Amino acid sequence: MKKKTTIYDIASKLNITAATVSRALNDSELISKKTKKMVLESAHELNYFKNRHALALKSGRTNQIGLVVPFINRHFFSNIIMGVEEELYPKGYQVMIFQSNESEKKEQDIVEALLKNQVDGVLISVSKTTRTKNHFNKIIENNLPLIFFDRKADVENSSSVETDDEFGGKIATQHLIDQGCSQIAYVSVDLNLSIYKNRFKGYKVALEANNIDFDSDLVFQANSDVISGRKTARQILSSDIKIDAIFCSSDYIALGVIHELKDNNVNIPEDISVVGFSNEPFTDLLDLTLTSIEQNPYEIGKSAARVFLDQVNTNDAIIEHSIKLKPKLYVRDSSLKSTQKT
Amino acid sequence: MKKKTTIYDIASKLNITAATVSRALNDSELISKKTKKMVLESAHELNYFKNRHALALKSGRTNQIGLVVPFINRHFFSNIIMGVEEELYPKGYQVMIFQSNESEKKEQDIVEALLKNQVDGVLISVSKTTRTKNHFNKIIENNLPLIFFDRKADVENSSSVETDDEFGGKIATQHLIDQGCSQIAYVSVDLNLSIYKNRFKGYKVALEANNIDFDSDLVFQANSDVISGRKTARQILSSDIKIDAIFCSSDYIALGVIHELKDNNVNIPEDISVVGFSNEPFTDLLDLTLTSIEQNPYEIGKSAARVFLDQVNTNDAIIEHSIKLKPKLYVRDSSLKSTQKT
DNA sequence: TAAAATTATGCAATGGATTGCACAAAATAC
DNA sequence: GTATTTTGTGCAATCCATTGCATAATTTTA
Repeated sequence: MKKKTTIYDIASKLNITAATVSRALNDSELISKKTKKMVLESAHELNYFKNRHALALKSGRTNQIGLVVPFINRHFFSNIIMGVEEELYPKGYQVMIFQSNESEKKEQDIVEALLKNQVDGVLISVSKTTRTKNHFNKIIENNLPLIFFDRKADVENSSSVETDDEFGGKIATQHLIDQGCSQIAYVSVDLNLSIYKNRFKGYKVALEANNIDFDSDLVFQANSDVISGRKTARQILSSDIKIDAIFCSSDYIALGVIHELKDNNVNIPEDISVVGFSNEPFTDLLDLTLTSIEQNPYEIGKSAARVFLDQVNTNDAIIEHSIKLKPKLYVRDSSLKSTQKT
Repeated sequence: MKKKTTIYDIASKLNITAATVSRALNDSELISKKTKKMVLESAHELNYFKNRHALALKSGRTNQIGLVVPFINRHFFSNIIMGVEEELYPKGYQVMIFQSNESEKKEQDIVEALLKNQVDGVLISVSKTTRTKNHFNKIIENNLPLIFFDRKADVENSSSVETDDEFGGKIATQHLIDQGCSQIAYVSVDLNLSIYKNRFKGYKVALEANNIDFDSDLVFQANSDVISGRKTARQILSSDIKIDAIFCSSDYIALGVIHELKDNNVNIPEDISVVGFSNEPFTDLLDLTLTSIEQNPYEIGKSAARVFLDQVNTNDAIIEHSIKLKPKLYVRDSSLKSTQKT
C-alpha cells in the first residue's frame, strides 16, 4: 500500500516548511515565483494531491453536496442526477445521492444525516408525502444553500428549479386544439400537488385562449399508472360524454387510456387523440407512439447545480433563485391526425 | 450557524478529558461503567456525532466506496445503484457514484480520482471500450477490495457478481422450444463481450439438449437498438431462411424485430415467436408484451455490496468471490402461443 | 496498614492542510 | 554604508478523534 504524498514530503524534499508549500500550492502572493515553481514541480513529480479530509476538517467545508430524490431508478430522476453530477463534478464537488422513497420520515432522516455529514448544500425533490418543513428549515438555519428541484416546499431563503408545468399543460392542449379537437378530456393526478395543479391550469388557460368553454365533466382523476388509465378510459367510454381528445397528466395514464381505447376499437388519433406528460422512454417505443411533454430532467439537474454554485460563491448575500424551465412538446402518432401529416 | 458538538465539549462539560470521552464512546473496557454512562448521556444531550473527516484523517479509512457504472440513467444500472445503496448505507458507508460513459479514458480518470479520495473499495461495471486493466491493478495494489458487477475484467484478487447469462440464454431458448419452435434465430450483440458470448452459449446448449442441430445461418449480428433490430428482421424476412422464433440478446433489438414483423404482417407469436433479454420496463407496456429475461439488477447491486462488506471485514486474507445470479424468464405475449394459453 | 496489583484517567502526539504572527532576507531610500 | 521598507519564510496553533504511554486512583493481597 503506497503512502500518499503530503505537503510535508514536498517541504522536506525542498528544505522548506509545509506552510510555504501550502501557500505555494494555493498561489499566495506572499510566495516568490521561484519557490512556487519548485513546489509545483515537486508536487507533480511526487504525484501530490490534497487530502480532502484534512481540508474538510480544517475548513469545515466538505465539497460534498446532498442530492435527495424520491427514487434513483426513475428515468426522470436518474437524468436529473446525471445533470447535477456533470455540472458539479468538474468543480470538485462530490454528490451524495439519497432516496426518500416518497417517505417523509426517511426524508427527514436523510436531511439529518446530511447535516451531520456537513454537506455544503442540499438539492432535493420533496417526497410526495411530506407535509412538514422543519427539516428544511434546519438546513437554512445551518446557513446552507437549499435548492428544490421539480417539487418544492415553501421555505424561506431557498431556491427552486422547476418545470413550467402550466406552460406544458398549455402547449399540449393547444396542440390538440390545433389538430382540430375541441372536446378535450383532462385526466389529472392528485390536484393537491402543485405540478398537477399547474398542468391543469395550463389546460384551462389554453381552452380559454381558444374560446372553448371549460367543462368540469371532462376532468377526471386518476393515479399515475397504466391500470388507472384504463379505468378512466373505460369510464369515459361508458358514459355519454362525447370527446375527441384526452390529455393525460402522466404518460402511464395515457398508455392505459390507449390500451383501453384500442380494445374498444376507437381509432387513435382519428376518433380520439391522446397526449401524455413526461416523455417517458417508452412513449417512443410503442406501436402507436405517444405525444408527450418533455421536461428535460437533465437540464433541470444542471440548472439546479448551477444555482447551488451561485449560492456558495456568494455566501454573504442570500439570493433566492426561482427558475422555471420550459418543457417541450413531442408530437407523435397518438395525436397527429393523418390529414395533418406531411 | 450552529457549531458541531465535539468530544471536547462533552469532556469539558463533565470535567474529564477528550481521551476519556473518546474511549467511552468507543466502548473501551478501560473506562468505568459510570463514566461511560455519563458520556453517553451527555453525547445524546448535546446531539453529538463523530466527525467523518477527523476520523478519515486519523484512520485513513473514509467509509466511502466508489461505484462506477457506464450510465447512471439506465434502468439496469440505476437499479444496481439502488441495491448497493440500500445495502451499504445502513452500514455507514457513503456511496460515490460515477459514470464512465463507456469510455476507457474516463474510467481510468475516475479510478484515479477514487484512489486519491481514498475510498475503501471500488465496485465497477467495466466500460465496453475498456481494453487495458492497469487502472484496476492499481486498486488492488492499494489493497482495496475491487468488485466487478455485470461486466468484469480479468484481474487477480478481485471479485465479481454477474448474471448467469448462459443460463439466461438457455432458459429463453428452452422456453421457445417448449412452445413448439425449432427453427430459432439468434440475434447477438458484439460477441467479444462475455455477456453476449454467454447468452449465445446458452442458446446453443439448449438446442443441443433438445437434439436440434445448431445452424450458423440462423445467427445474426446487430447493435443493441431498435433500428438494428428492424434491419435484422428485414434481412431475415427477405432471405429464404425459414424460422419460427427469434431470440434477441437485447430487448431493443427484439422491439425492432417486432415492429418489422408486424409491418410485414407476420403474426407474433403464431408465425414467429420473439424473446428479448433484460426485461426493460417497456417490455411490459407494449401492445404486444415482450417475453424477456430479468437479470435482477437490484439483487446484483445488493450482492456486490455484500461481497464488499465481506472483503473489508476480512482484510487480512483476500478472498475472491465469484457470484453468478440466476436470471428469470418472464413469459409474455410475444412468445406465448394461444394454444398454450390457459 | 503498607505493598502490590488492578483499574481508570490524563498527557501528548498523530493525521494533513491552513493561517495569523513573528522574523529574516532582500530591496530601496537617504 | 546604515536605516527603512518590502518581500519571502518559518513557527505554532487549529480543525477533531484516536491511542501509546505515563500516572493517579482504587482495590486486593499480605
